[in-house]
Amino acid sequence: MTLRQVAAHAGVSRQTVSNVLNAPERVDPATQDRVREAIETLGYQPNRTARSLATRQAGLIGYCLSRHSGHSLYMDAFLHALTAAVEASGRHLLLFTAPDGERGLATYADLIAQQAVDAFVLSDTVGEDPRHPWLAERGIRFTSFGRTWPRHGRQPGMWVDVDGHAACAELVTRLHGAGHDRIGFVGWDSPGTRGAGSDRRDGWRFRCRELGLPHLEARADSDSLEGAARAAATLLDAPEPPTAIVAATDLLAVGVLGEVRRRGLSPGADVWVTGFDDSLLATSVENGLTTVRQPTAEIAARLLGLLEAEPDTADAGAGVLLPGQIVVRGSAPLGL
Amino acid sequence: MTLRQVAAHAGVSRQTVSNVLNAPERVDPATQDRVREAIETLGYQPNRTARSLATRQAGLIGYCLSRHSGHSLYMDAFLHALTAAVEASGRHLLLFTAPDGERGLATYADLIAQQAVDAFVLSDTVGEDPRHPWLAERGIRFTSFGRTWPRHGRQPGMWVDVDGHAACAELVTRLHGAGHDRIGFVGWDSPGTRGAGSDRRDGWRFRCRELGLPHLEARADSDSLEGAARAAATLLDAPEPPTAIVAATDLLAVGVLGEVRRRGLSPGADVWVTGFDDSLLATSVENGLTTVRQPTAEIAARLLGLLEAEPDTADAGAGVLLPGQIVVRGSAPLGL
DNA sequence: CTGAAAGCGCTTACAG
DNA sequence: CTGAAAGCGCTTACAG
Repeated sequence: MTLRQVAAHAGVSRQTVSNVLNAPERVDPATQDRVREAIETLGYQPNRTARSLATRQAGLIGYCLSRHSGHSLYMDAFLHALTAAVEASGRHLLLFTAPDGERGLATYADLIAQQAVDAFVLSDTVGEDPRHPWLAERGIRFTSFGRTWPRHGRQPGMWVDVDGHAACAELVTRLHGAGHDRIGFVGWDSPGTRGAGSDRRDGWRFRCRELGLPHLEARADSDSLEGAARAAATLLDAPEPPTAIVAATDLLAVGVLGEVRRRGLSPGADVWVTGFDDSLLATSVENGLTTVRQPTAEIAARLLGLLEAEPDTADAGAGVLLPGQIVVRGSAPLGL
Repeated sequence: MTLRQVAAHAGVSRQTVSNVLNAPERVDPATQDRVREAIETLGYQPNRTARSLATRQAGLIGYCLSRHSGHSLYMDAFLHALTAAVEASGRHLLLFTAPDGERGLATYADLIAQQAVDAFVLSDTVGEDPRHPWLAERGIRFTSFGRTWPRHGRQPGMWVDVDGHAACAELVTRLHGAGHDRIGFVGWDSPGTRGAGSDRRDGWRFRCRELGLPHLEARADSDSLEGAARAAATLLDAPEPPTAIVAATDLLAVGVLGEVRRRGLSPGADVWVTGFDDSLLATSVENGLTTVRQPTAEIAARLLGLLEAEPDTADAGAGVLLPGQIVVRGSAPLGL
């Protein structure tokens, strides 16, 4: 089924059919109807490849599946939202894998050289992410879910991120408002690392300081239930243990909950616990986990919106910081 | 950078360059060297779109991201392996979303009509999956990760699956060998449903019967930690409670572990617990979770291998059943 | 408003 | 072994 057959069926030329599809305003309404009917009855759909070759647009956005993305229960939900958002823009997502760091850059380069994709959406950003400056220097279009934290200068390219700092600070405010004076934190970042984890931690730290609350922090040695349980144990063994614990991820929070229960304490009563991500774990624990929901659909939509933005705007390195939404469940029954 | 420029640089015609790339045996070695050098120095990569148009192959495999895939912690790992396997075959994965059931078929149809993909890899199969017969009838190439369980006849198309029945039966054998006489099961399937869940359950049931062990089963009302904990509680409250519990997924197993600990019992000592999937949760709990690892890389490779198979072979509706591998950790310290 | 022409960058028989 | 020709199925200026 090609343009040619539709044209024959409707008794017009091929480019008139093409015009009906791509520039209907310049064809007579009556002709349009005739052509549309032919398209309808023949079930015609333009060949994507041919269109791509003519327009010099692949109609594909590249997305690299990180080896670590399985570590975050959240990335699955993000990928689904991103796929839907890309479809809404009439394109599709092309998945690929690449080695971490500098070595992975070659894969991005190949995809562009082959003109297999029009742009990239980046995720799983790290503190000094080599991809952002590299892509920006070459004028390759991309947007980034997540900031990088370069030591010098400003992050190149456009990004969308969730304000973990603000969300965790807000969590502290509300826990304090509910009567908690000792609010602990369980994170997983190694000291000195910059990234989403330390951003969340800093938000907690900042507000605790403002409110004059003590510094009760323990690091999980890994992003695991067990590591979180041990960190929680450290906190709870202190002479003045926290009555609430803010965890940097849902997984850590579930680990904390386990330790709380093991001690015969009641989550949401004796010790309040919060997570981050609103992943499937959050509704999976008894009475539910109070957590921070990322506005996934909006993140995806914004990422694509920025992709359409003028390149010179992109040069400015602008970003969008979206608020996370606190979802209250049994593990920390915060009021309004 | 096009073929034409490479040809000019090497002092040959365009099709000679093309031949060096696609049929090197028919070009003189000396010419080959000259052309390759030009390709090298110019950093030439063939335009994928143009090649696709000429060969009538999109070079893309379609994969539908199920709305439910987030429910399985495993699908993330699978998607990564599939992406890598597709790349190894010189193609890429194109992601899309579609409504469940019959309605989603239109999306598959559109992708084919537009010739945006060459074939599909299906996953998240359900008992009576409408996609398999529908695609097979239309002669559209696909392979399926996971069986369907049609009431009548045989599943159309080729599939790869992991033998959950055998793995769970083996689990029972080894638990029994370790001295357990009362082995429970916690699943999440609603009664009567056919699928991976019931396959695993049937394996457990089958071997328990063979060994003359009692039927100790409880269903989680959802695939959640909480549901699993309640199911485990039912089992453990019985007058003759199980000393080992086989769970249908890692998530359920973690829920069971939680309930075991809550009662002051020691997992891997008082009550042995096993999961399924070897997801990140399995290494995330204290002492680790004994579970069944799916041979993810091999599943992906087989799926692609079958895609290359002759269509008439595919008509036969053949499948590949791969064994799961029991990974022993602290929650059920099975010997060899 | 409509159609003839050129072109997107490749590949594939087919002469020479 | 190498090159001239046709074609993949569209879109995009550009005449008429």
